[in-house]
Amino acid sequence: MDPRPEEDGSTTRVPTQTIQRLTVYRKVLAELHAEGVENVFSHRLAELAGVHPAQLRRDLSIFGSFGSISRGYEVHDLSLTIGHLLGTDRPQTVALVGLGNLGRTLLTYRGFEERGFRIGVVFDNDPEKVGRVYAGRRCHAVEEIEAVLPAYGARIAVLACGPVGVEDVVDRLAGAGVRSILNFVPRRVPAPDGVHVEDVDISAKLEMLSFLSREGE
Amino acid sequence: MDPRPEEDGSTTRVPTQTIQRLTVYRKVLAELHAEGVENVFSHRLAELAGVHPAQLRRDLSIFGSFGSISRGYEVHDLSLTIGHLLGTDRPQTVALVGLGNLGRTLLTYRGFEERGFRIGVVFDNDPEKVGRVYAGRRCHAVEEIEAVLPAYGARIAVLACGPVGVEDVVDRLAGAGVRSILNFVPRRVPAPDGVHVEDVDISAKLEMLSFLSREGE
DNA sequence: TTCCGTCTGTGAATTTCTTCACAGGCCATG
DNA sequence: CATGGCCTGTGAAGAAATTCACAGACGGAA
Repeated sequence: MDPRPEEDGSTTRVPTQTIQRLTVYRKVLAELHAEGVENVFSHRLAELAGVHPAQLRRDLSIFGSFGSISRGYEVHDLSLTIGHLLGTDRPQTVALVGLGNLGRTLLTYRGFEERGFRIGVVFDNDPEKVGRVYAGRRCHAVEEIEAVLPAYGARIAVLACGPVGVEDVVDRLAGAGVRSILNFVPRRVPAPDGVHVEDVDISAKLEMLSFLSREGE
Repeated sequence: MDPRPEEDGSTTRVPTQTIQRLTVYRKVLAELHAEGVENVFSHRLAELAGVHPAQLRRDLSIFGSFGSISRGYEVHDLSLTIGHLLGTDRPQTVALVGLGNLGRTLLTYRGFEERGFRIGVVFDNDPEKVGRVYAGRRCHAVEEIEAVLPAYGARIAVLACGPVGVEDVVDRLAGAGVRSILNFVPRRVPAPDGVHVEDVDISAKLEMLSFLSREGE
């Protein structure tokens, strides 16, 4: 399920951490491109991304050779290439479940569009909200997920609902073709087979910072 | 800077990943406690946390011995112990910079209080907002950070402002005693010495999920 | 052309993280 | 009391990630 097919038919498992770093490289490259920089060496790019140069080169080498010895990497090219690897080179539709404070904030967050994501359809289980229109999207009931979602072709969903009944929502999403879920619900959700759940637990991050801020005392 | 002093005078570096898992253990333990469970074995606790039992035992062993052979771990005790290790056993004041959509959402998010964090003071650089009161906190100007913040004793700050001038904000925070920063600004911020910056980049997470959702195709 | 400096991509070394597997301990049972 | 089963904490093994260090490649200078 996890191995990635290579052109030569072999398969290489790409570490999650590598993918995470790829997103950082792309972000840095976008900034460099905006500044008019055309070429960059691994040394400089790694510095900006906060990693070791060898790390950067190895991360890229998993996917191929993109650098030139004399000029380093072409900023714009590499940015596009990474976008292609990540699958963000063409806009993707994302489903949002939960229209509380957080959900509505995410709905109007412009950073998504910049990175190629578009919240195309929203769900909530509050009868008060179902049928109403939020930021141009009509809110559907959670029970409608299987019926409504496939038409949008969303493979990614964002979970910003309350903790009760999350399992049910996840199952419905999985049944409707969703392969990846970004989970803001502060609760461990068991992922169905073939579905990736990525947790964003802000309080947990704060707890970590709490620990780190006391080190050396 | 990073090593953690032990009681016997030696120092052990605690891996960031271990700390992250500690927060998960604590969350699971809190759920178990709420369900009335009093004791739990590493096997079960690890399963609920989604890690290997040996991993869990080793994570805890970094800090000491907390389990009993016959009864496993005392749910409530261990929860308190981890809270103590993380430094979340007593409420902590957190500073918030940026009162846009995201900032205001965070300000009213109740999940923080549950985990021992309280946003005690807020800043923004929009003159329109300075002086106004949001959720009971009067908004201060960014220039006032050094003057205002120390009175609150906040060692943790949340950054939810716009990308321009973040470096300045970070420097001011560091100068006012902040040791850890939770950064929602989608931009790499160089951390001053002794300050931990933890990035939360939601778009980057989506990019990762985009990659993962295409695996095996 | 030849030489020099410096870059990428990558085997090999190293460091770090994870899992195995078991000593030692405790309880329940007979 | 002895025995058996199962647990924790932890050395040691194993796996994985990171970094070193260099072969080979390229451009520029003379």
